[in-house]
Amino acid sequence: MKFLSEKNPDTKRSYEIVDEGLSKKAVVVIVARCEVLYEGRARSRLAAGDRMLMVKPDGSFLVHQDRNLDPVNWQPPKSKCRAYIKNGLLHVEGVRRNPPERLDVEIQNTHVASYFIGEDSKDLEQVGYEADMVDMVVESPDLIEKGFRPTSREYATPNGFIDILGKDKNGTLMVLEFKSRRAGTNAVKQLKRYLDCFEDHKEFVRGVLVAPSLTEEASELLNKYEMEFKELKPPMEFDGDKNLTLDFFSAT
Amino acid sequence: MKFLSEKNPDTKRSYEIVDEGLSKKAVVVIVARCEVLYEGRARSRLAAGDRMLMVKPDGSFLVHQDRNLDPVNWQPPKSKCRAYIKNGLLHVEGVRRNPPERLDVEIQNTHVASYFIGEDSKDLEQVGYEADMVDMVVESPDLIEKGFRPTSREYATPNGFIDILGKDKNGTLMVLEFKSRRAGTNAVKQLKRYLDCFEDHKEFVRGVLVAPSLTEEASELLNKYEMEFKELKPPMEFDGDKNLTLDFFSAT
DNA sequence: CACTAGATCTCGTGT
DNA sequence: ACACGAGGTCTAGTG
Repeated sequence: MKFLSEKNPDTKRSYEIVDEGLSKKAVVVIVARCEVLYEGRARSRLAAGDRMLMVKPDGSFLVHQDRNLDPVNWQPPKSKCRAYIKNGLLHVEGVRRNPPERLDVEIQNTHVASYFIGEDSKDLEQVGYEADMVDMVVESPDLIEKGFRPTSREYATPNGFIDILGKDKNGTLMVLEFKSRRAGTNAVKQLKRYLDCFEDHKEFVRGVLVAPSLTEEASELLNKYEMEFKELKPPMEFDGDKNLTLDFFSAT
Repeated sequence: MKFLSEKNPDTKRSYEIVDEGLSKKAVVVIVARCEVLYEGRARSRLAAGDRMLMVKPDGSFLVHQDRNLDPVNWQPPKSKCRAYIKNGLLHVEGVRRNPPERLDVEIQNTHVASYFIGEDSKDLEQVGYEADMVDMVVESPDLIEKGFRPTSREYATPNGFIDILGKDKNGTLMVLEFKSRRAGTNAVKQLKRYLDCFEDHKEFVRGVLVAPSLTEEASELLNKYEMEFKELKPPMEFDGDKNLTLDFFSAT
């Protein structure tokens, strides 16, 4: 991996490093005392303090404080980022046309300026999503109940897409709404709105909320609407690998 | 500001720097070739590549690739983070009890290891929110229309809270739903559900969607429901500062 | 390009 | 601690 990192560069040197990193499509990392202005979808200003700045080759621009997971200010991928000097101070800015917005960082003192050109072709593999749950039920409908048979997935209604539409062993229509996390009242209302689309239907339609758990409020609302809850956790197995879980929490 | 930054430290030295940074409640920044495992709310693995790691004193732990705004893996604030050596390789892990989850990074090669102890007491000031719009209308109801008078804010209904409930100059009830960004069909449906709460009401109730703009679909749905749209942008003025906008997009 | 729906959403607020 | 709603949400997928 190629990289360059300097401590306490002066304004001119700091500019050179950042400018070079940007032009080389490197990941630029700066730790500096700075002020930040944002204007676009909203508007914000942040008085001086020490922060970590990062510009990625795809145009992502992040400003991190020493707290919180999220950046305090940022600019999304495809922003045009550049460095410039104004009134003797280094600025880094990121601009976007659609929507029009601009992030400007005025650097008063650079502690470290660096850039990195690395190799990273790998993408994240992950499981435990709502989509994984739906896949699982399509493959093993009995997880819902014996005799359940899915008829369609992503069934379109005026109120949105139904995750799974199917019939129980008696032929009664079933609407399944999946949540991969604890379900709240919104999930129940969403399911209710799907059922409303079958109002003109003569026969009774079963509404089933499928989730690992649900809030007390959601449970009450579910009862009120005469709908059902089916406890089901999203699958956590990678394809062709079932033994990672075993010792993962016992490292060292 | 106090900081320490070393290039190409070996495993032992890298461990010392990270461990020292963590114990001093510093912001730890590492650029390294690494593999990443996550298990908890979901599960993921990421094969080897060059990434930027950051651990903040509040327990936030981020792993950034060279693309996308979001970290590819992370652990939220209040995680317990530590460094350890296993099979001759440095690991950095973050664990949480509730919900139970763990992020583990196996570092194969450290390019830069550093930590920073800075000053940053300032919080972000920002404007342009939905709440700012509502404030503005409560103070200047005529922005909606001449004669409009708000009666309650955050009025509770079975279908959620109405942003502003009021009456027009003829005494007709008005339900106002605010969006600070372009409004879609969901906003219209939400407003419709509020109006449904007044079904038993004998008199007509006006539903008004207040937003800077709306999508074509939202406009059609609004007409169908016989509701109205009022164009209004969220206020973008900081308290006691009205001149920032003027030259903000003309730097250099 | 616009719109939809999910997310290890995060983060603040209220209970 | 939990539930809920907003966000400059971001991000992937679809039309």
